[in-house]
Order: sequence, then structure tokens, then C-alpha cells
Amino acid sequence: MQAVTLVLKKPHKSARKPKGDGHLRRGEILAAAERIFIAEGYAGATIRKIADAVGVSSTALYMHFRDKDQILLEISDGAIERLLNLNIDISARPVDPVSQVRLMLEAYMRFALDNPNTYELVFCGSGASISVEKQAGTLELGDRCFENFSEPFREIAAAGRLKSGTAQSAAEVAWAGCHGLVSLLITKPNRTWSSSDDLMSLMLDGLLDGLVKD
Amino acid sequence: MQAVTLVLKKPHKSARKPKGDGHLRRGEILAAAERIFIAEGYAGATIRKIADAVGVSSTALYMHFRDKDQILLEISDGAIERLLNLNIDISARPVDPVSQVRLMLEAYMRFALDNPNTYELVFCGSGASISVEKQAGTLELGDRCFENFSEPFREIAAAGRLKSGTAQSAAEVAWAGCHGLVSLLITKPNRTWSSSDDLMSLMLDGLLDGLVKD
DNA sequence: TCCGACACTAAACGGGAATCACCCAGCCGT
DNA sequence: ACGGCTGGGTGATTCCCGTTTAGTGTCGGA
Repeated sequence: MQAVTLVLKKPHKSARKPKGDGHLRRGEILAAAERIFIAEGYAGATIRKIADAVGVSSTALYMHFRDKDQILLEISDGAIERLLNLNIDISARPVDPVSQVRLMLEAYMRFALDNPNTYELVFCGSGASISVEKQAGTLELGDRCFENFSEPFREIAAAGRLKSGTAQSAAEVAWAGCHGLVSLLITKPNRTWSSSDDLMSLMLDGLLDGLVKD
Repeated sequence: MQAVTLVLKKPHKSARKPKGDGHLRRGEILAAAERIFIAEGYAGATIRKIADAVGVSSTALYMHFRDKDQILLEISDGAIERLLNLNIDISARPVDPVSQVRLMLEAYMRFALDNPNTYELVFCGSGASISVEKQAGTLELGDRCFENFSEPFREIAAAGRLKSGTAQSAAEVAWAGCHGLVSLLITKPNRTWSSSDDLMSLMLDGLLDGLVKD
């Protein structure tokens, strides 16, 4: 589509960018990287493995991405965007804010358990391995998620239904509690846990009961 | 003690092991490794750096430790042992089990914030980086901590004061909630958080209020 | 026909963990 | 007193990692 427009505008000069290969390669790399990353995690998804999977030299990846972290962060962006859309969808529903919070946290935890490697990369990774600047885009997406999530808490606080603390701190605690549960389930799969469904609903009930009146 | 016995048995043959140097070196390495590890984290504490700090070749470390992970896990063991002792101390106090739980969780979170790199290595690390078998000893220590921590929950459950769930699942949820809070504070120091003291007490109050009757 | 941009590559670099083949000093039994 | 064994220690090496450099082939446009 865009190529056509460009061609119509300047039939004899441009029409160079959408030559085809460049854009396709980028997608191929992302697809291969995502497969390997999901299967083997951050450390397992090496540049060379990804390049081999695409059928290209390892150097070629640097034509399309600044470095390894950019590739994996771009994958994470896609996943977080899905999470954000889930949250936006929930906040559009005409239900009371407490139910919204519960739905969002439940969606959050299911997302984490469904995308354990992505979740670990984005939410468990220490700031040490990937610099803050590189993460900027991904972090901003995460912030938008949290922002969207804390909105119902502001409504709850405005209605005077918070047992203590501020909307901000209550939202942080609720998020942290659910994060703790899924991060332990993901990173310590060898421990003998109660059923994850039980734990999730116990965490939700407990936190909401402890934070919100009624 | 054993050395003495051996010497008494065969005065002219053994008495070789406690030659001195070996033991000292091991301690020196652990001390240097701990310093670097606390200062620079898991990735920053390389074999070469540790060896340089001791004033010895990198190969020498392999005389005393199987590999890098063993060094860092041995350091972690020491830290967790301190945590375990805190817990044992608390469980000896003649207070009601709910207060014990609160004290233990508070000690746990303070420990985490005081030893962020150790905490991250032991409680946030994915199983991928260090194999389960290697971690066996450290994991067992962690299990003893959790076991000790869940004891008051069993008392609470026995008294019928659990709002829902079992002693096991309630203990897991309480632990997970506090873990989530400190792990986020540690691994996402760039976010703008409410004061960590506020968050900690809100998490404690909220969880206990939500999990336990009265 | 030549030029420059572009996708790509082979080779190399520096730095990680871990291993190898060796040293060398001290203690053993003789 | 002495030759051999042993155990701490070493330098060189291996393998893999992410990343860089210098160069190759191809193709659209003048």
C-alpha cells in the first residue's frame, strides 16, 4: 500500500525503502528469536542460535537490531502490549472498580503463567543485565499497564473504601502481591506448591479483603 | 577433633589434611568473593576478579570450589542461615502465632532489602542459570526457613482462625506477597515507589487482615 | 557503464567459565 | 639423606558469548 503511494508520488526516484527484503528479514528474525526465547529463555537465546534459525550469519542481526537486548525487548513489547490491551478492555467494562481490580490482577497472573520467560525477562530481571535507557520503551509500556491498573484504585480511594494507605500504595501492594506469587511459581517450579489456582484466588481474596472495606 | 583422634591412632602417618594453607585459602576466596558479589552482583563477580582480589590465578579457585556457582551459593548459605536464625529466634518468643508471622515477614523483608544481591540470587534467580542439584544445599536451607515460617500458620489454622485455604497455602501466599514487594523494590529501583516502610506495613496489614480472622 | 547504497558475510576481538598439562615445595617411608 | 608422592598453584588453551571491522556481491538509477 505505502509502496504504491510512494511510486505514484515519485515514480522514478524513490520506491527504494520498501524493497522487500529488509522488512521481511526483520520479521523473520523476530519470529525465530521469539520461538527460541520462549523455548530456552534469555540466556538460551543466543545471537548465533537465532541467526542459524533464520539461516543467516550472526552479523546480519546487527543490520536490523542494535544488539541482543533490543531483539528480546521488542518481543517483550509485543507481549506487554497484549497485556495492556487486556487491561484496557477490562477497564472499559461497566463493573465496580473492585471487580475491575480483581479481573485485571487475574488476567495479569494468567498472562505471567502463560508467558513465563517473557514475564521473567520484563518483571523479574534485575536492572543490571539490561540498561535502563535500552529498556525505556518497554518500561514505559509497563508503566502504562500499572497506570491503567491503578485507576480503579483511585476510584476506590475516592469512594473512601480504602482501609488504609493511598490509592498509589494500595495499587503497588496489590500488584506486588500478585507479582510475588507468579514470580515464585515461575522461578521456583521445583518446590511443592499448592495448586496455582488456589494460590491465585487466595491471594486475590486476601489482598482485596485486606485492602478494601466491605 | 577428628584430626586428633586420627593422630592418636596413627601418630606417624596421617595429620596431613590440616596442613593449614588449604583451609585459609578457601576462607580468603570466600571473603573476597563475598565483597565483590555484594558490590557488583552475580554477573559482576567474575572468577578472574575474585582471583585477582585474592592475589592468585583464576585456576586456583577451582582447587577449592567446583565452579563459580558453588562459591556464590556458599556465600548465600551463610546469609540464609542468618535469616533462618532470625526466624528460629522469633518462633521461640512467647507471643501469639499471628504476631510471630508478622515479625517473621518483617524480618524477611528487612533481610531482603539489606542483602539485595544475595536475595536476588537466591529468591529471584531462575532455575535456568544454576542447576537444581547444585542449589540443593541452599534450597534445603530455604525450605527450612519456609517450614519454620509456616509453623505459626499451622497453629492459626488449628485454632480455626483462617478465613480460607489451608495452613500451607496461606503461608505460601503470605510469603509470596512479601517476596513480591521486596523483589520489585530490589529489581525495579528506578520506578517511583511509595516509601518502602509504608508499603511493607500495608502489605503486612493487608495480607494478615485478609487471611486471618479477627 | 559506472556509482553508491544496501543486505550480507567471514574473520576477528575481548572477555567470560572451565580445563589441561605442567610445575614446585614439602612430607613420606626407607 | 634421599627419591617419590601429593597437593596447591600456574600459564596456556578451549569453547562460547556478544559485538566489531573490513570487505563482498548485487542492484537501482544516472
